[in-house]
Amino acid sequence: MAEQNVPRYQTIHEEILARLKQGLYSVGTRLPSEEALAKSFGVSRVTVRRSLEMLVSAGYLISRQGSGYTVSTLSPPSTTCLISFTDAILKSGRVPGARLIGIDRFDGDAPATVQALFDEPVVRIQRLRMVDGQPRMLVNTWVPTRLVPDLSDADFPEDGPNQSILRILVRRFGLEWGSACETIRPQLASDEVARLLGLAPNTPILAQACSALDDSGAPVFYDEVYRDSPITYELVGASRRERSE
Amino acid sequence: MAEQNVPRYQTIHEEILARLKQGLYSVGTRLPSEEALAKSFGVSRVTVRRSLEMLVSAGYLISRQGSGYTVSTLSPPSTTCLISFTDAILKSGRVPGARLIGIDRFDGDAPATVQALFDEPVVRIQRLRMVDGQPRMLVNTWVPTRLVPDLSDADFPEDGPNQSILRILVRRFGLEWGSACETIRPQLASDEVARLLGLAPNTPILAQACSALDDSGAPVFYDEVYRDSPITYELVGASRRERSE
DNA sequence: TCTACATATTAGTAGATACAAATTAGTCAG
DNA sequence: CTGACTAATTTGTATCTACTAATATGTAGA
Repeated sequence: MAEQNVPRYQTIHEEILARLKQGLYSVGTRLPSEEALAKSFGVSRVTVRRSLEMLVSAGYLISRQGSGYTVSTLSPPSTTCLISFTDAILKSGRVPGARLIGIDRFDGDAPATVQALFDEPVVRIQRLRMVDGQPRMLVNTWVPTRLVPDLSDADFPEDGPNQSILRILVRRFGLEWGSACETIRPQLASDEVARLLGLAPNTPILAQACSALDDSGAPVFYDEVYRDSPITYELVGASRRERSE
Repeated sequence: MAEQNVPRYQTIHEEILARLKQGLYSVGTRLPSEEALAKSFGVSRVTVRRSLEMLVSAGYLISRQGSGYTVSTLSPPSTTCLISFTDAILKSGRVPGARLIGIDRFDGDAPATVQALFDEPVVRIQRLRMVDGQPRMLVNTWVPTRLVPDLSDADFPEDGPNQSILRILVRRFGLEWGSACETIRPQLASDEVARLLGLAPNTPILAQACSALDDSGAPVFYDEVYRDSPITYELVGASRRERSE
């Protein structure tokens, strides 16, 4: 059976996005008109329009009245701060890597902040993210053992497109989170962090902490990142936010 | 004349938002149904629905099929990082303040990074942002002199709701920006910054730099923030982004 | 009183339609 | 060939309609 009740605007949205990523409509060119797309998909203009609006608000397309939809970019700026390290590095044309340092299980003996958040057995995945072979940041990810029953070293490839731990947790274990809270603190590199990142002791670094919760408010994962390099965000101003405030 | 061509869904959106802020519909309660709202506004259900969708995607409302729209919060998490310091502090129930240190004009003799960005005479507004009377961060804002012809000390109140420099620049001088790029770096407090913020020399701090551009790509302002305190973001995950990817 | 069922309410999806507004393309005069 | 006007194209706004799906409510039976 597996009857899926996915709305049509959703499938059409995904189809157009897939075409964009495939390069069927290249950057700067115009898409077929709403009318033509609606006809080709066999739906009304309203429905295809909804799909296009999603792509506009996601930043892929730009619509101009009387003119049409033009492809803006294939990698729109992320509006969240949970942007994937892998994506960001790939986008900048460099080679991302990940060295797994270790997977450790804790049962009540995790650091206080982590223990207070989860209050159940947790796994710590400790990885060193690399750029062009150089260590760039230390990432500690904490997840309840319950959610990742048979986690192993094999789940964390050292290279390739599937290094993102968020992607791994989502795809492999079906983890889902509804909201998250991220903080960025300044601090001095500890001896261990300095050694792993190849820095002088007491170098000022950024410590990012991110705790993600599911829709019921239960914690799903906790992420610590220690890095020497700056964090960069691209933001969009009034033009893009027009419809949301 | 001043004939305004504002779409109805926009005015209705604003009206409902105003009602929310006024407390007409309080948090946790249900709004009138789409049908009822449509009737009261004298528009179709589709139109009022569009307004409600905007409020849902902005985080004010939560919709449940068969149930209705409930008021989620009056201060939804910002999706951009350009959140106003004033707003954030007010939201946490503390009292924000701002001490103007000085307004200085530069004509070709600004620091290299600033000069490279603007390549024209600029003004530096140097302010100390306070929380409950304690200095919390040092903010240097650089704007082309051309855009703020008659800037003076009087434009920067020490307290009250209009401290936000972004708001001042927008309201008073009509500044607009289309996109921005923000970076966060770790560094050690210089003697001057340490003195102004009341920190020990060489304390690790965060240095935020934000450059904002208008739609044509010309720089509008450049902002430097030095702070000891962490930066916090609230993020929303898949549930909210459902319609944008 | 409590449960199970039927009914009403309410949002979600989708279509057809009409007109407005902006842009583009085409045409014609000079 | 150029410029001005016209027509066609294309998106933006808005209405009415119909049906589906989830939720809430009310009612009858145990």
